[in-house]
Amino acid sequence: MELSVSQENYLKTIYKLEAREGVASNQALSAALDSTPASVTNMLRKLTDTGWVDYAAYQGATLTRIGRNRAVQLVRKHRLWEVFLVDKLHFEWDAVHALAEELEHVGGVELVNRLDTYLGHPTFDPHGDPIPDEKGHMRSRPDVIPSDEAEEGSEFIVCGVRDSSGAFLRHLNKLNIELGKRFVLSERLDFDRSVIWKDEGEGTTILSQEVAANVLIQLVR
Amino acid sequence: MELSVSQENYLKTIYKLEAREGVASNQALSAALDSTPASVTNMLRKLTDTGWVDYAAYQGATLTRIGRNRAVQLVRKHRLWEVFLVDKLHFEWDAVHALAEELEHVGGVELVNRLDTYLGHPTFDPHGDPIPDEKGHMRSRPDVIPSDEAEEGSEFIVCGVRDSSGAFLRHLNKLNIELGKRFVLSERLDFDRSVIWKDEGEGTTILSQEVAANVLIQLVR
DNA sequence: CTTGTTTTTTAGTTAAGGCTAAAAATTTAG
DNA sequence: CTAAATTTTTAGCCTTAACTAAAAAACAAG
Repeated sequence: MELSVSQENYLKTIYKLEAREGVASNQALSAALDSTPASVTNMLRKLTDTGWVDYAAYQGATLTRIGRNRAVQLVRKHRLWEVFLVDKLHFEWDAVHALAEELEHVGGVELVNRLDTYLGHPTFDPHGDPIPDEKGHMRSRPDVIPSDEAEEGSEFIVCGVRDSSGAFLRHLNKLNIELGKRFVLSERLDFDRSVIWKDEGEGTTILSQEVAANVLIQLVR
Repeated sequence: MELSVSQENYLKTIYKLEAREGVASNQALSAALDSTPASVTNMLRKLTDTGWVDYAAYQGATLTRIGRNRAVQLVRKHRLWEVFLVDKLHFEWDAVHALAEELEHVGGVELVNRLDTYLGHPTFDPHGDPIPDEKGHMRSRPDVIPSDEAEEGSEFIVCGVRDSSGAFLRHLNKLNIELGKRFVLSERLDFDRSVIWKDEGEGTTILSQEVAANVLIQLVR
């Protein structure tokens, strides 16, 4: 039951990679965790021996049932703390990831559940990611797409980001883009695939294709 | 600037021992930190080399200026988190120490200060201990004494404990003793130096000398 | 002041969790 | 189907912060 901070980070990373690629390769883990492939092999051994991970040499890793439970629990903690930091302590959304990364390793189920209650059982975090409930269920997001898939002329609400890095979020702050804001995709520029957004007033924003691909939206009408 | 959790715990412990005994002996540290004298010697070396502690073999340890600042900062964080856990998450006072012990190592000055503001700059934690302000100043407690020093017939308010262990606090819960409650010391029993308290109503509580010595009170009139 | 006790230090290990460099397995390309 | 490139594993080493056991220093008592 007792996992080190490092081990918990492995579980969380495997969880994310597994969701995206079906299995977490040594390579992908080593890139995501910023440590060497050799270290990853070692740790996967340990986590396999203790029943958190299924793993066979050269085959990549997946989580066991208990491993997945723990990973979801960590995601829940992380996102709840982010809500706390933004809603209660008034941190900016670009500042909370690193702190939540630390807070997610503190305490157990009791603390998370009380925090959840205190915050009013929020369902999305400040970056638009869904927060698992006590049982690990996530309310799935209704028809959310990356903004670069929208068609010219469509109207939408910004409801999430794919990249929660401070650098990216600060960039969005500069562009005055935030969760819940409404825009119209007025034009796609074929030259470099950048796009032009118009907001409620007469404001105009140009986004590179890369930025647009990392902003998640929900079409309106 | 970067200290491990373990190193921070050393600073905090040295701080407390230094306040009580003037200097932190190897022996006292090893008892308080529950590790061996040899480990303590090692760590004191390291902390001395990096400028957090003043220490010479066989002479005991004291904090440097920056060491003391950091220790006070840790005490501040610890006590503010305790307030948060009790006031906002409605934990019992006997449950918060262990969690605060973890939370105090998370984040930096920015987080603590925002937490402080959010909580309304509290000056005492749920055990009655004073909370240092941003500059490290503690509002000293007005004439607080251990309850075993009170005279027969005196009236007082419970305003702190010397022992914040879960076991002790749960014992006080059993006796229905909590912070802010008013009692009269109705009798001292010479036989075993236990005492009898009477509360507002007709409630009567018997406390052993040991328990009485660990409850801090403020005399009324 | 010398002997016995307590405290502290020295010396050598251990367990995590990293690392590098090199070997082996797998995958991709010709 | 073999050769080259990539991925993964093996082997050995490092650092942190513990530990034990034994030596040395400090203190206390007769």
